[in-house]
Amino acid sequence: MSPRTPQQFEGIREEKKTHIMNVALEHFALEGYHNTTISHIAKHAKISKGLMYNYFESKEELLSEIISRSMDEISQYFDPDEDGYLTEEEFDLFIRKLFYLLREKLSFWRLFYQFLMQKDVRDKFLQTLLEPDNTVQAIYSNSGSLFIGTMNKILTDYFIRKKDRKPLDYDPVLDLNMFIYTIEGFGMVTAYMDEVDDKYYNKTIDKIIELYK
Amino acid sequence: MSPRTPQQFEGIREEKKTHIMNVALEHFALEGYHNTTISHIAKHAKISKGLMYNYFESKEELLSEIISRSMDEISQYFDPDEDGYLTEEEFDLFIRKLFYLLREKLSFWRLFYQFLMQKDVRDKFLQTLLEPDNTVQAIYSNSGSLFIGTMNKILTDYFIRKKDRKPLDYDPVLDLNMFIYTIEGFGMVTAYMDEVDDKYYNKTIDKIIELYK
Amino acid sequence: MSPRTPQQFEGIREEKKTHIMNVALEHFALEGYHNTTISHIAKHAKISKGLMYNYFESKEELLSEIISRSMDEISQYFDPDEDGYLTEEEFDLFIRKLFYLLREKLSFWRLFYQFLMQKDVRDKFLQTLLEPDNTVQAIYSNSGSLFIGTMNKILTDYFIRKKDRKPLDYDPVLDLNMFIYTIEGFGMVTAYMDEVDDKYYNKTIDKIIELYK
Amino acid sequence: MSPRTPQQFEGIREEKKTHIMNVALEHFALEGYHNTTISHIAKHAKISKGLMYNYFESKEELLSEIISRSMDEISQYFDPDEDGYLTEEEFDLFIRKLFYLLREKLSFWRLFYQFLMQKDVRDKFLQTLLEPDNTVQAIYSNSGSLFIGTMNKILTDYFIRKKDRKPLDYDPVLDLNMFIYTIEGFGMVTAYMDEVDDKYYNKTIDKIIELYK
DNA sequence: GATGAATGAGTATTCATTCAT
DNA sequence: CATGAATGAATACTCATTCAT
Repeated sequence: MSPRTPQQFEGIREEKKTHIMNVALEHFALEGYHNTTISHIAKHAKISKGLMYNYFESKEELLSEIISRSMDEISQYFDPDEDGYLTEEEFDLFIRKLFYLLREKLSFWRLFYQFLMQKDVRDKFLQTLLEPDNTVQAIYSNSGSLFIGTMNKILTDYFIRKKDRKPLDYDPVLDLNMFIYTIEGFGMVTAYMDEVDDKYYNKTIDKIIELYK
Repeated sequence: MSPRTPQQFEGIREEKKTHIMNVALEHFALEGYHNTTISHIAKHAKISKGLMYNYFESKEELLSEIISRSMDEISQYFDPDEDGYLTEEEFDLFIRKLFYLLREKLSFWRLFYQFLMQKDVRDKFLQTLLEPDNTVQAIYSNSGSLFIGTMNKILTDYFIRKKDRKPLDYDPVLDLNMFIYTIEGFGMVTAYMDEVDDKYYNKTIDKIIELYK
Repeated sequence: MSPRTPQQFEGIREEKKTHIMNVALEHFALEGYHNTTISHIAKHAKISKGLMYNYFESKEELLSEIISRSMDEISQYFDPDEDGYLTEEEFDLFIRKLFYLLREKLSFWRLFYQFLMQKDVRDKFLQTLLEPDNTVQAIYSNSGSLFIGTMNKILTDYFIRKKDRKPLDYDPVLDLNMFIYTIEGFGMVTAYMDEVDDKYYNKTIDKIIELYK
Repeated sequence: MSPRTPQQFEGIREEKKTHIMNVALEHFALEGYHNTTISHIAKHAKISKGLMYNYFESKEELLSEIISRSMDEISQYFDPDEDGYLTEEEFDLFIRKLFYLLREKLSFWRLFYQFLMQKDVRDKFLQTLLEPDNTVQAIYSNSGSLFIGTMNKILTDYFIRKKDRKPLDYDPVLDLNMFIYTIEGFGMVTAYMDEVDDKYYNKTIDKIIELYK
């Protein structure tokens, strides 16, 4: 029985961390951050309370890591070599990716919406996201919406460029806002539905694209 | 000075209850239900902790009463003699009333959105709303959206009737959903904005009416 | 049964605080600050753990209050109208008072010596003592000795003035230091003795006075 | 390269133990016994937590060994062939050795003073010192002072013999006590000074010798 | 009605120690 | 011999709720 190599330790650590984070996310999402106790998470992750603190410095840090890891995953999903210019086809794809991710990472979005509505968690979140060494360039807009990286700017540019295809009285800011309201509302409602009807889900996506392309 | 009648006592009591509820709502909305302690509310309402329990059986009941009272106020604001038939002008008015109320009762909406995102409070809420003796006829839809009284049906009817004015392929359910997503998103974003630009607020309302009338 | 007056409440509070502080001091002194748990103190004070936090914000604050209250008592014991000039008779009295207090407030001195030897508590202590609004003007010398108020200066002056009564090669700083070492050593040893022999205690005091008058 | 002999293994083991003990002592002295965690020591000694328990059965045992080893070193420093008779020159040397050791083994003295003031550690200490198989013959006097081996008796004898050179009313017990108080106070103050002024340090030693020779 | 003292169950966190490899 | 993952008992602190006056 030779001792474990550093690589093995690293493997165990990473695996267990991920496991804990998954369990924690599930519970945070369903029962709320405050209602989910460390004991509860530990029990469901089938580890001891103490071990939680081997992996995460605090409950807050656990939250932070869940969020930043999720954000990283999401941002990687979108083209990282983005040239900042969104064509109509890319806009179409962007929306589809967005709502694919919504269902793929449902728990995260639930947590995300939860945090958007609760000042205290929101502040922690913000702090994490705005840390300079965070690879996820995040802008947390005044309206409470979060745009990852240059997403905000790219979309704004897209809507401004739409002006060329639209009548003179077209207001790109209004249109952008309407777009944001729609996807936020759709996202929120979907995130909290117990079951999603595939047909209507896709139909809605098509409709949003049709309306805001 | 004649001694106070029982009615006067009842009046004083009601006034105090209202005062406490207003203070509590303000804090629940800003700091979150869990972060707001009974002591904190008592202090800000300038009464003792113990007295809180003279007026409300528990923290939960305080929340319940805040919610049901707010719901009552809101439902009263909409035509109680509603015949169940929404004309285009009435739809227009409905939207305007809705978003007037959003700003008028901002704290309530913040609390409402908060609760929508958190299962535990959500359950309490639901319970309150579904109590049979509750004057507020509330339906809490599977999608996580709340429709007061017959609002749900009235709107559904309205969108179905729109079909007459629309092309054959018009899908009233999709349109209703899109409408709901938009107002939920707009409501949510607005509720959490620090400052609202009047001009754009009204422009958005006009746009929503234009889109979904 | 009329409700308690604010004065009554204040009375209860003050009495209980004092009671708790006395119990806590006793245990801190005997078992050490770290080894004495809040539960332990609560149990011996015959109150609930929670109530501790009605009176003291934290364990640290409890320590702080014990120390500052004790320091206040001690400083009051020494002439507050001190003119800063110590005659030989006053020096005599000063020493006697000091060692009277040592036995009178034995637990405090034990705690005090304990803190002097432990960096972490020492830092808390320092912080408390150096707060500007603290009525006890305390100087915490580099040597780890604490002199209350102007005590330090007064003693220094006294020893410098002694030069007049002494040979040319008299070194007042050396003498002052020797004096301090002696009283610190005597204090420490006495503080930790289980029983003190009155005769020798007084004989030692006389000797110290004789040596350093 | 021939395989290592058992003696070599033992040598390596001893070396590592010493290393750990040195690191631990440093941290115990500075941060206090309770505040210094096993993890902390392990990290600074650049070994794993688990390995600590290969060398020392427990944290307490680590402390015990540190203390007894230090005591051994100190007792070895003083003449082991002591005939129990202290001449004036030897007394002079004894004092000088003592205060040389104070600075040489500063960390130990800090720990020592710490322990003297804290009942729980003190008890462990006592236990260690009084274990019958302990080579260090230690007497832990009621007054809280520790005298190693026959030191106590030798000094007592020395002071009693001083009576011959002193007036009739000379009280050797009082003198011995004063001597102890002075060296304890001097030791304590010095142990906790951030920087020691060599000139005054030596001057103080000379003075103590002059006073108590 | 009114007060704030009092309670106790609950919560995050720490840390010496053990264990599998 | 060596590692760090794993455990669990302990600890400071919080807060809704009750109670004596």
